[in-house]
Amino acid sequence: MEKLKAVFFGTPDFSVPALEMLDKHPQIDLVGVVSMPDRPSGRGHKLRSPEVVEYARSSKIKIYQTENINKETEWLEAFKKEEVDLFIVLAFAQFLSQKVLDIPRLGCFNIHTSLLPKYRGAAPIQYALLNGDESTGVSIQKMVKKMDAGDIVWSSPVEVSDNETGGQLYTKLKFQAALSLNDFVNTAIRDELTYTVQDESKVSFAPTLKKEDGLLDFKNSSFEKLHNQIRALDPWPGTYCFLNKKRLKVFSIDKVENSSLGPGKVSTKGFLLIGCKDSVVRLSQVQLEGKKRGTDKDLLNGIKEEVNINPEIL
RNA sequence: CGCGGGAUGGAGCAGUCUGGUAGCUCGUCGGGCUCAUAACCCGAAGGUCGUAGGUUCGAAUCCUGCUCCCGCAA
Repeated sequence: MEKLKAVFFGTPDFSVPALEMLDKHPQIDLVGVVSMPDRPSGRGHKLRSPEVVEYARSSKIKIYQTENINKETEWLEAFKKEEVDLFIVLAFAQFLSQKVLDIPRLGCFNIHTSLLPKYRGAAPIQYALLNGDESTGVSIQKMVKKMDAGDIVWSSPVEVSDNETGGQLYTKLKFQAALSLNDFVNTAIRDELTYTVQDESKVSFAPTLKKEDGLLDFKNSSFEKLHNQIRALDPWPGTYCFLNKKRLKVFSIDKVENSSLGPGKVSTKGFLLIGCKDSVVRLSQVQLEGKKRGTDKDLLNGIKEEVNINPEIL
């Protein structure tokens, strides 16, 4: 059976299992990997390669790193000459121009971590959790110029549990993405792909999250909203409030039944309790800036002055 | 050389500026009170103050090197 020639586009660790699957697939001829350039990152700003590049390096796959693939005409010409069949795009973080989309024989396919047309955009995993969805999934779409709007060629649902965090769901979908890609590739090899047009009336969006999306507004939020916000944004971008002008990360909260603190009111007797819109929450797992993560009890043990939460909001 | 915080009994912290062998809030263990308790009272155990070296009569504290942890930013 003929092999399919593919180029993989991706950057972070999320893309690695899918890349590895392609790399090891007996009927895929992986021509190269396209990724973002090395960047100074982490504490100390040391130069780091994207995880995808690390993998490609250790597996001796040809690496292309660029800030903007649309401008790399030489590489694109080479792909065209090689008659590449597929571009596989997963968490690449760049838009592809129509010129690029037209290069591979079968087209460009993007793996997206939601059940399209729901949650088009950069943060589908977090949005599923923010909205308290009980399921989400992986979709593979044939890319068009409009973001995440192409025909769906593969989709696979994934269950979401009540207390699942963004990090946990991320990991789950990371591997589900690789499995889905495998199924998709096998279907493509048999030339049995089917294309389903997205229902535009059901489209929703999951725009990129910002740091500020992690600010907890206890006073005006319900317990459920806070809970979903905290688990969805864990570990990135993380949720926080301010304790005496210092940033306090919040990792988990519990609902407190036998308390009648008003919205925004704080109690520090044994536990760190804050009144929210419809109940009272205990900030059970927290981390003060510069300190280690711990329980609210640990935090309060070391604090002697009065505790104020979110002074600029209350 | 991106900016900054930190390392002190099991946990979270104070003490470091103004050197003189260590304190707070908890936890643990024992006892007491109580119908009972995460509450209260009494008592006890537990610390080479991250590491190496230096200054000093004397260093958790001052000086130098090193390791590790963390927040911001990216």
